[in-house]
Amino acid sequence: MIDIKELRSRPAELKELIERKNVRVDFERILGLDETRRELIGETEKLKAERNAASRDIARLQKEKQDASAAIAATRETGDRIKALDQELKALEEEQRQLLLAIPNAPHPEVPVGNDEEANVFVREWGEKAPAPEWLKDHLSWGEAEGFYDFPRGAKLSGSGFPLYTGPGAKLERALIQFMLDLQSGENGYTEVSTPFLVNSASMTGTGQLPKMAEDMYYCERDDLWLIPTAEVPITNIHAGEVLDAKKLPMKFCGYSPCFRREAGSYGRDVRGFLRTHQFNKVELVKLARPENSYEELEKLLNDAESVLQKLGLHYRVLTLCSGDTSFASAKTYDIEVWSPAEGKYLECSSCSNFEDFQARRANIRFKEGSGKPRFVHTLNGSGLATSRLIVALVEACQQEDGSLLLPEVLRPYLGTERLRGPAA
RNA sequence: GGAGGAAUAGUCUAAUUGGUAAGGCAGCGGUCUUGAAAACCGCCGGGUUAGCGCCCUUGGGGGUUCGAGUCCCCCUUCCUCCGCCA
Repeated sequence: MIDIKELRSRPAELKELIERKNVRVDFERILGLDETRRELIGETEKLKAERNAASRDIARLQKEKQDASAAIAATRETGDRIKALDQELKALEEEQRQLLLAIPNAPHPEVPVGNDEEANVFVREWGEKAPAPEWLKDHLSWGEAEGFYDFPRGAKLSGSGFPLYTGPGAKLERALIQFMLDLQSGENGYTEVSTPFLVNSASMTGTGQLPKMAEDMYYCERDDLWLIPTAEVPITNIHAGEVLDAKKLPMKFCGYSPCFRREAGSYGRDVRGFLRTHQFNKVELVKLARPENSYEELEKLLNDAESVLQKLGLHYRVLTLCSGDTSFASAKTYDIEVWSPAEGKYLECSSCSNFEDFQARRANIRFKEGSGKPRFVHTLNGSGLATSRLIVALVEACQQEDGSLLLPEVLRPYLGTERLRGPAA
């Protein structure tokens, strides 16, 4: 959520920044409401001061056994006026809050300006593209032939976009999740958490999925709960409403969760295999950081996400997203894209973002240092990583001519073998 | 699902038949000191204001009242017990 005070003090500057995200924002209504709001506050507070003083007088009169009925009658009227004004004020504040909740975060001033992914900026790459010999099969035809996954039966259970992993495929995915959790909670120093996968509306609003993304999420009406589209939501909200000790910052969490996305409106795009699904598995990284060094923490978070691909020996590149491609709540985002030899292109497998205080203000996550007033933390997160697109790259890069997978060293302890074959072989 | 109890600021803990939130601890700044401790002073939820100040804040929302932490209703969470259950 944008700070109303900031909005009041430099509206033109903020409008220009936010509109770099390729959206139009209108601050006039909100600033008008704010002015009325502050006028109303002045009025009601004056009346309340009157009422408080009158009440004290009444108490004093009654203590002295004097008649206070005239004062009581007069104050009753003041009370009625306060009630009416308070109701007006409350409605106005709610309207202002709804408008504020719908405004995206401003991108960092140094984020490259652009409309779409064409304007994203190359940062660096690691490793080399795996070869794509004639016999190489893409992840879909190879995996279904080898019995690693079964999309038709997944569709039978739930519908298209719900993958079913089978046999060695299920084991491979489990191994990847465990390897990533061990890496992040081990040498990378994150505290591992296992969270609820259904959350309430307050949590969804805290991280910015609500109100704007309601159509993209699964909702259980009966219990008023949402299926999480990413573990970012429960993990970031762990300390919602709290005031944290500055000494504990940065706090670093990692956690696995399935992710549920309706992907409304994206039918027909990247629908093959694992490229875009309604359910996928992901290990997420979240940090709560001090505002002063949140951008240093973003670089470290990015390195931690990259370390997964490095240890797996998979070629990837890092991009800075341009303003138009940066998501609603983010101020700056890096994407990590892993190379798919059979597709012959890069696949997004991680987004690492700094949300600055945008989520912290919504979720009310603050920290206090010394005698200072509580301030909002900066929140960051990144995938570390999503398994679906990782598996695409992995099975293509590690595929041998005989159809087996020659596993990266780091995965062998988890699978108890260096070579994985499907039951079909 | 049923019965009972509880929720006060970072934390702990008070507040008369309803009278306008008192303290302790932790933390931070200052005085003093070679340095530290102790002691003493100040700060330590939010809104509004240039500031003084004023207003709000006792889990959330309503109600009664001149006035609600306190009385009434609804909700949430936690604890105890009963029932059901992997």
